[in-house]
Amino acid sequence: MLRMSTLFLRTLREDPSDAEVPSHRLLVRGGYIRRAAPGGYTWLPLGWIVYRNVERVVREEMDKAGFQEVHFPALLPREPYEISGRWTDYGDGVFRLKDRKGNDFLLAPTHEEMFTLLVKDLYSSYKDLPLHIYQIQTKYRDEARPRAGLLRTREFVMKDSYSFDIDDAGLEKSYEQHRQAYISTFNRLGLPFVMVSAMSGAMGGSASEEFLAPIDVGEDTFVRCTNCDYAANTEAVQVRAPEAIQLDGLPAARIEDTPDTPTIETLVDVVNARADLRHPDRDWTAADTLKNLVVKLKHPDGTFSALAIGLPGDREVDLKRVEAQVGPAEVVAFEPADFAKNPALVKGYIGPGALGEHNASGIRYLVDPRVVEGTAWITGADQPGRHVINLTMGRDFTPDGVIEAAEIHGGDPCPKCGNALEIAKGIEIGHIFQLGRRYATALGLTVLDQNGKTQVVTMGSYGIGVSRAVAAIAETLLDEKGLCWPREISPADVHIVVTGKPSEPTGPAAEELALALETAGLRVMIDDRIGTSPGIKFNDAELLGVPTIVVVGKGLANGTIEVKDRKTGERTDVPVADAVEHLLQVCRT
RNA sequence: CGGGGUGUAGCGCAGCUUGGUAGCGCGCCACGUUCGGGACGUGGAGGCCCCGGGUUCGAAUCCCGGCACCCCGACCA
Repeated sequence: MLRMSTLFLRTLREDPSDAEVPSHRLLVRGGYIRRAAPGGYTWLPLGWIVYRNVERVVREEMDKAGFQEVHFPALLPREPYEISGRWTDYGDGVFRLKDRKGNDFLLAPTHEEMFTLLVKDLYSSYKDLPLHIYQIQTKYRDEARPRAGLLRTREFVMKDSYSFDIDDAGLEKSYEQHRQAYISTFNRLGLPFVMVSAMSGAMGGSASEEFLAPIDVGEDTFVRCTNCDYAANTEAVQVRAPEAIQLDGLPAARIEDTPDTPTIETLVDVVNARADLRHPDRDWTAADTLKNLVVKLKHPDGTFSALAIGLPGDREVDLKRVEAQVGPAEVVAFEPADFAKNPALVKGYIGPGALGEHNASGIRYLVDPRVVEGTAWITGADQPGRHVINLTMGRDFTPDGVIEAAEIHGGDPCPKCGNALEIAKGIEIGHIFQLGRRYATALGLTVLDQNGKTQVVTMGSYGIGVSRAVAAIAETLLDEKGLCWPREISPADVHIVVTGKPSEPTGPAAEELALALETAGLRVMIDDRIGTSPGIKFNDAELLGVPTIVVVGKGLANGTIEVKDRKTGERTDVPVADAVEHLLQVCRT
């Protein structure tokens, strides 16, 4: 039984000044966590109970799915990460240290290498596969900017699993098993989530999905369809290409002088204002213009290449989307010096005439999927102060390919059903990922198949942010009064508030009830503080967020207690004699 | 890493412009009153004013340099 009179807890009346995000504010105010280090939190008794409840649910669901738990050290030597290339690839993101002999160690940011090596150590036959193993471990990442309390920390707990299969079909099955296990886990945690397609990254076109808790303070932007079940990370959205248009009979392209039109806005104003340039039936808009942007790609080997991107002028380039597609290369700015080296590029008036591997600039030219055959554009004429009108794709220019580079806007059509997409924010609470053979190849994880032939094992990697889930649950369910835990996660089933003078019978009655509830199998927290005013107790109960609040007070004179639902605020007076049965029913349904 | 803000008691803050005994509210301790929505009285305890230099007879306050935290951006298997 949790007794408020002795619990190591101090609730705060006011918001801590360093907490902005609601879950962070309330977890600190409610005495669940305290900041101990930049990006590091201490769990206080109530917080630790909640954390362990989340961990237990995750563990039970993994076990139920047939996955086996192991546990690695967090402190690891450099070598395995050296072999996989991540000792350097991880850059500043990893905490490194040396032992007394000067050998390099790291605090593991993730454990792919170790799992791979462990399986290599023990298994060597296809008969041993498939295998699913997981751990619940503290991870360390040297985040540039920890923020939002538990949502982004430098030390956090993650459940990471790995699947090992002999072939792609096996991997697909393992992936699906994990997918199902994750769905039941998050459902049981009472955590609303959206599954979005994510970029599988540079290591092969395998599937990857993120589980996002849709909360405003989340760091990930995703889209979902207002009509169908489509949802995706903005990086992964595939824009729907319009139908191609017949080229026959389309107006010819013509080059026009358009002085002083350095921006899309000024260009649109000018072509609408001039009688000789007006569209025959309507006003031109920014969407009629083709904006061309040149960037540089920095490749992992340190070399650079130029890339030109063409997209409708009413769209900005979303660098995250570009990087998701050109990865592992990084996108960097095209500088004046680069322009100087390529005289075919006329700054401000770059057009498809100069772009493309076979044109003057020799720069690879990729366009937005909306730029399909037969679409006509107002775009740069590659001469200072001049634009070309009705430059038609497929007739007047042919790009080198397509790229998803444009910003996604709310209201854009869904790639699946065509209805409007909406944009939302979420926090990543899980990620499932068909990893493939990258680590198995790098670390030499092979088994013999039926024919005695060596096969590289294919892997899946699956993560749930356990400590982050605590914050995500808090963030999703809180209200203006405080936290609202789902029952299975809550530090208790019932929070008993005792009011009245110490001389009144409410104290003993509450004690009796608490004992009876505990005997009946419920987890009980009782506010047995003497001399604390009722207002404080009510407010604390609401702040702490136990799903059922029981008040033993005034009603006792009539033989009743009050049962209150934390979330809905609904109150019921219940005869003392029926209290245990009533509460059992409330708590068990 | 860039931009902005803030560091004073456990928490929230004032004091800094114009240098001179470190304050307020909450919380905490003692006694008494109060007891269903953050009660009241009286008396107390609690400080490396972020750190290091400098100016000055004297620095929370002025100057220089760090550090930390928060927000926005960049980054984030």
